[in-house]
Amino acid sequence: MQELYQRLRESGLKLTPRRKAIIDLFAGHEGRLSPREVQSLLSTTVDRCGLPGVYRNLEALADCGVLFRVAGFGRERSYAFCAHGDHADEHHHHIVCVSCGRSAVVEECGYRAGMMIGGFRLVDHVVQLQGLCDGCMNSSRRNS
Amino acid sequence: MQELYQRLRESGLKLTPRRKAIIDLFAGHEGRLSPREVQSLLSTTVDRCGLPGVYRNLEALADCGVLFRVAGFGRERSYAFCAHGDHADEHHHHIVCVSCGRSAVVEECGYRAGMMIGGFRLVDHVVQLQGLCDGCMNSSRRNS
DNA sequence: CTGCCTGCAAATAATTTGCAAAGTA
DNA sequence: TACTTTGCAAATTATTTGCAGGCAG
Repeated sequence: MQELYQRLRESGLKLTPRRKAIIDLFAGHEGRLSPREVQSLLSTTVDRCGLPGVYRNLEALADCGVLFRVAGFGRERSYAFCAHGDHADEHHHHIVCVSCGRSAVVEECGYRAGMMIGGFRLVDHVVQLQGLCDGCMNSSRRNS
Repeated sequence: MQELYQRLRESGLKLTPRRKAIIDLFAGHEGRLSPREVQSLLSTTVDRCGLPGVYRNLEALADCGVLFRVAGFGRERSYAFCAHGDHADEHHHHIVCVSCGRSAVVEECGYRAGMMIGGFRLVDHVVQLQGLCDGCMNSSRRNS
């Protein structure tokens, strides 16, 4: 956890109670959260917390690699904890449990900038994996 | 092009001038477009076109496989033409040119529902590839 | 004809900005 | 102390809904 705070400092961000609470929230929850949800969950820990502040902090934390932005299509954005430990800077992806929202790191994806795909030179890529984690697989057997 | 209209019909959608114009637009443009852009480009073809209608049509066309929803993080959603010919129902992804927006189909991605990844059973996945197409690679050599 | 489709106006909802007060290093 | 961060209120911007008239099949 200290290393997370360290990463903040390296990015020139101050460690405020609000940010600490947000980090703790994601570290404990391990699922994707929308700004609104963050505010809601935060209200049990911190007395007051404005939505604008949540937005700003989520963006800041995503910028410094503590969180990652979950690509989606809904009209609500969401973020998740980047549980990649020391290797936050290395290329990786996440698989998110569709049931409980827990996530894990996926190291290899087969894509690498510069490679040729379908006549294109790959510049960037987004891989979003959704699955069922151990626990949810055991507790329920529904098909999506 | 006829097969596209066919696909509409199979989904119970009527072939209206508006829809035809939207399909033509995407087929010609071959890049991702936001609802707003669609409306803007459409205004040169059709006399009037309300944004709500654009939203509804884009959703309908995405549902029947003529378009696909581009996952992203911006606050504006976008769609792109699914240039997969007859195989629209088969699993595939797209690579989009970061410069001109042209897209191509990528057949294989290495992921398949049911496989195990990082302790999770894969249910679904999103792969968004961004690259430089032939033309843009030749005309400019900038690095993203 | 019947039922889907359309534009419009208005309603929702998400995200951002300005600012003065408060907090961190 | 200097500069970042915060909450609040208000502004923007994106998306959706209701409805009466229009159009495809």
